[in-house]
Amino acid sequence: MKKTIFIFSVLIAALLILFQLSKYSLISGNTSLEYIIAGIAVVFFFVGLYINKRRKTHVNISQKEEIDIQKIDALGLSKREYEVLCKLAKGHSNKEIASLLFVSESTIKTHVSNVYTKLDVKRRTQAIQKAKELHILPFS
Amino acid sequence: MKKTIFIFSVLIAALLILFQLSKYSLISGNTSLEYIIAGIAVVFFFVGLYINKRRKTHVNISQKEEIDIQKIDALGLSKREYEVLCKLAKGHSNKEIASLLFVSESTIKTHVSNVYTKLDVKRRTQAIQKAKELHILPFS
DNA sequence: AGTCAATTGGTACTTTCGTATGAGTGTATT
DNA sequence: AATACACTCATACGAAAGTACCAATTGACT
Repeated sequence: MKKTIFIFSVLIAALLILFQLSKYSLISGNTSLEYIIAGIAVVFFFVGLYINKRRKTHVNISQKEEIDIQKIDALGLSKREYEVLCKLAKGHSNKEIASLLFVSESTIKTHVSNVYTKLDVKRRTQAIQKAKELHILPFS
Repeated sequence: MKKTIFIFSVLIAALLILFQLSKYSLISGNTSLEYIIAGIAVVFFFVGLYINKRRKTHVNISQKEEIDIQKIDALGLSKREYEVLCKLAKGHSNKEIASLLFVSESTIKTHVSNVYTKLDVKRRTQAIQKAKELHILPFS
């Protein structure tokens, strides 16, 4: 919001400056007027490009990083369960996840079952689907 | 490419028309000149917005629909194997896929195994990961 | 006609996954 | 101190998934 206000302030300022320039050019002669108009067109064309670029990339970032955390504890997923879910979604087996997190396979099975209950799914492939839909994964 | 050339042609034409308008305004009086300059600024600002929007959405579409087919048979995946892969990625079990495609579970197992070989993976969760990386799925 | 690939299906076996149940430990909250 | 919760682990059983074979059928191409 702050940035939008700032950009529009700059736009208005630029417009005023260009008005002043055009008035001076009327005194000095009409030949340079066309260049000034062309300049205005080019400047505002690129301002349009820039504004849109800013907006789009900002939206993308917010979708990737902000939505995560709220939904995770809205589902009641604990820290450890979420870790397991991430490894699971990367394609690891229970045994592999156990190695990665330095615990037994039994522990992983418990966590995985709890994750399924909380996500309301029956299989790990469904868990991956659901997690992606909810945008609670740090990748993809 | 054609569209880009067309758009820039329109831009140049618009610029020339605005030059003509500005010349007429000099004859009729100086008060309306400021409005014309403001008009030019606004028009080119929105042109900039529009161009960028076009470009971005076009990139998105090409990433969703064009990349698919080439990679599928680059991997050597048959029509049926690809169908099975899609159902699999949606979270269906072998039995469910069998029902959906009106064949036996044995058949699905055969297809699934072949898919794993061709995608060079060991588990169905890895197959989903790989398929998503390769953008060969009709969703997500 | 013969070859090849795709599709279908089966048996048999191993591995992984998922559920149920119980239980010990540690930490934080009341 | 007592309760609640997260994390850990184990056992046992059943259900999926995955592998390794083999085999019949069909359509396309030579």
